[in-house]
Amino acid sequence: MDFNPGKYYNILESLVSIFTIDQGQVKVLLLRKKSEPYRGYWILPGGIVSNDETIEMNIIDSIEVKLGLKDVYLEQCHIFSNLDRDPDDRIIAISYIGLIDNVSALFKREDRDDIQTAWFKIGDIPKMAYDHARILKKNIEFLRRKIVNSNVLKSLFPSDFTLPELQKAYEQILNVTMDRRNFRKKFITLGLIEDTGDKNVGGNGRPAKLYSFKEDIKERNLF
Amino acid sequence: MDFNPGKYYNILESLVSIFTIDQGQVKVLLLRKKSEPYRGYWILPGGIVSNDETIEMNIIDSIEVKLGLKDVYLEQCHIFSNLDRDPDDRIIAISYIGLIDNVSALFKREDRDDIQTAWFKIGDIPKMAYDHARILKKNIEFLRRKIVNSNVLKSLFPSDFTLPELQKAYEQILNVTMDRRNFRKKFITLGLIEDTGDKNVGGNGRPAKLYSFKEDIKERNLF
DNA sequence: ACCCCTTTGTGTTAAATGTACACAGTTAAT
DNA sequence: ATTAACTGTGTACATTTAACACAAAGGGGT
Repeated sequence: MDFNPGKYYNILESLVSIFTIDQGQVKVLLLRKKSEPYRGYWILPGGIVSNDETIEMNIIDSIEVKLGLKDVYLEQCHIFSNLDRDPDDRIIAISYIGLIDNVSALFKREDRDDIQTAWFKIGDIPKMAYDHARILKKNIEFLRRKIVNSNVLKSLFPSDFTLPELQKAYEQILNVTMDRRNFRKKFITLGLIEDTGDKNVGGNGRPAKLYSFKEDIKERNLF
Repeated sequence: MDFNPGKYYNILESLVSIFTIDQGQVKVLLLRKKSEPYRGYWILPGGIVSNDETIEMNIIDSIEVKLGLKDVYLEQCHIFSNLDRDPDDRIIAISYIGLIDNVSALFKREDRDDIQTAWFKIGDIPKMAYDHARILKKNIEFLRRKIVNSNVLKSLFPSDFTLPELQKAYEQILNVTMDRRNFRKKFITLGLIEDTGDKNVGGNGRPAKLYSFKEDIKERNLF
């Protein structure tokens, strides 16, 4: 057996699918590659993990420095260690989902010269570089499972929200349609949310009541 | 910013909680440390990941070479990248659960001089080295979620099994007791298993019918 | 002021699922 | 034959889910 200490050195990258609600649509934040290979294709944000930081630290830094985003709720999703994900280097990818509310998402910084970003509807993803399409798909699948087993969506709706807004988010992520009355009944009897007493004035039609998530909720199956 | 390529070299270890059914008990396979630090404490099996293999390959190799076990069903659980997990080195741990049926588990090799192994009931875990107790706990928690969202337990029961055996496995992992009639009704109406027509002779009491899992079952919530 | 359009809020019924519960059947051992 | 140990089975009740239609509140145009 050859002794080659270098063989135990691995390069890790973090990749995060940051979701938010934008005008009633569930969207994910992608970056556009400006150099070869895959110039013009889109990638997930992330960074190379150094050995003096945790993966979460790395992601938080990457997000804040490159994108200006703060207060992203993170959850670990999956590791991709197959040898052929990048033809040039052997890099292990650690993927996370990130959830950010629509107010905080507004503080995303303007694109720099070297970075072009855009929010994409999760049903309408552009051409992606490397294996990022596969990773994003897995992340969306993870989010899908997550929202039926927990109330993580409260990270997308920290401020007051309406039940139709919440329902639309569920419908997009789960790719189904739901009955408005049953959805409402479900969430109210679950006790996850509370009526704030206010109404969402200004839109079309009858104003919707505003709700907010309660704080101290433990996880449970929702659907 | 200092340029230090070495800072992007990370050491990864795989750690796997291998579960099986042994005499009606759900057990996990642990190794005993024979050298300092933590001599005499128990650890999860695993290995250092080299940069020419996937994590799954590393685990499969580790399990086979050190333990002689084959055909372990693996599923990724969690990554632990906090900086203080090992006071000496910065090692990132990637944890998996492994499920092996009671027949294959019999082929575990005898302990070598440098390796002592033992199966422990999941409710009765010994003193563990490093942060392995925490990791094992997370893995058991993961298994718990998994068995209510899928029929992974079929990896523990590939050959014919009885419904009371299956029920006991669920009860131990979920740490609950269940009604025999309702459990039976549930599993039979779910259509996950089928009666083989044989009976489990030789034990105490009335012989139980033998069942086996059907093959082509897609995932769904069980409980 | 009135009408129209759009969107939200609400209750009931039937079906399916989950839960609680007690006794008879089969084998081995004495 | 009796006992001990364990497995198999059905029914009634409670809970949850699923389907479904109309009234209420606001905005805009006339």
